Amino acid sequence: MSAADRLTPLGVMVLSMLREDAMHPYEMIRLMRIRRDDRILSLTNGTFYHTVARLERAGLIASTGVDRDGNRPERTTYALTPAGSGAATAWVRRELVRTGRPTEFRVALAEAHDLARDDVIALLERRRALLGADAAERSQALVDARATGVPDQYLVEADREAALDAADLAWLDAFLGRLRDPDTLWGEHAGGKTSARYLAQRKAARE
Amino acid sequence: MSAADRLTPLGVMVLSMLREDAMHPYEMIRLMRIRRDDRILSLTNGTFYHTVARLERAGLIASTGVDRDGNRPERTTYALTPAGSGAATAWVRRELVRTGRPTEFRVALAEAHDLARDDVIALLERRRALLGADAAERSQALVDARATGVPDQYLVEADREAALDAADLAWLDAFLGRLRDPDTLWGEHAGGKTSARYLAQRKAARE
DNA sequence: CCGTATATAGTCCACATGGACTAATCGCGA
DNA sequence: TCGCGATTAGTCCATGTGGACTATATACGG
Repeated sequence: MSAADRLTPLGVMVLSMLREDAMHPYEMIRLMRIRRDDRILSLTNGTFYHTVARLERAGLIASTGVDRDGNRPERTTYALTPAGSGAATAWVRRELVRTGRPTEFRVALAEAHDLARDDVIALLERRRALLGADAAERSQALVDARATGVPDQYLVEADREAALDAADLAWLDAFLGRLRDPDTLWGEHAGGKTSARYLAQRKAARE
Repeated sequence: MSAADRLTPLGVMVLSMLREDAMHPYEMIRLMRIRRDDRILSLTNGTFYHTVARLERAGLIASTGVDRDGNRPERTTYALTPAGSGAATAWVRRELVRTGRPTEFRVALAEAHDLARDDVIALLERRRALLGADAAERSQALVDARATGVPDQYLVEADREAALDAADLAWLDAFLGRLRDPDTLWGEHAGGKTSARYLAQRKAARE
């Protein structure tokens, strides 16, 4: 049970954000809203501040100082610790493979930009195998249910899942195809220029 | 804030199950596992028994007696109350329309077999409009992000969502097409034979 | 220059979740 | 017929979630 096991999707998003730069909590939640991260997971104040507190207790983030502006509440700036960085990477690599956890996978995909291209390819190929097996099993269960006379009105949800399974597989195959193509850009971990320039822009936009 | 507002997806599944027949909690959770309802939502003992207790406190289900078999724990049999039936129906009708809540929608679809065909059509047509607008907005946001130079590796998740949005819309249109076709079977609420026979079979299988 | 809305920066707590634990009974092979 | 795992039928509690609430500061129209 490493530190990565207990992480929630929101926790991982916080860690990933701090990989960009040290920040205080309110800046994080504001940025997440601007970037529409609340499209992926529900983002409320209570959960967010509680998550930050947990990450600090777990040693995954650490305060780098407190400042105060006028009479407003103090703002504690947090930075990612090495343990936090490792935990976030381990979590993303694990969830890229695992099936059956939609939110976790969406967060993992959204944060996969930190991983090396070959790593992403290998992890998603493992996912592809698992997902194919899941989809085949569910599809077979649907066929069996129809064969045993279950009326269609009881199988509507399963029918939709089969359609979404197929679309998910098709997307994954297409994405793997693009990733394997050497012409596709994927800023390499410590060498890519695209990514470095983009991050500089983002940083400038924040200040 | 009617009773239907506070319902969780699991709570609705419990109410729907009791529409079939009165049962004691362990029978419910066993049936849900046999029917693979845990494919739709996570089903753990703690949450389940807690949910049943909440439904009882809210007056949506009521005990119809306690029996005991040898020295095992007592088994309280619960039945749906009129308030519970109404709350479940209201919840399903609401969630069939609403977008952006995947689990809720899956449960609503799975339980929509209790609704009249024309009601389902009307509700899903409203969903279709909302979903189309959501998808268009997200798709536009993706195009804008690409145009402003955000590298693809930061847009992988949004790209997948666009693919799944399209598949969801396509499925919904196809399903609405089938529902509108008078040749499609949809056991009407108080007159269909298919549904009544199927439920009788299910009941026999339980005993 | 006054009131009102909005942004800043959170706290608090009721409620929901999930996993570990309990404890009796039943089936079944050695 | 003895033991052992599976099934029956739950309880308990630490943790996570989300919505209501607080309080100051600034912008802006009238």
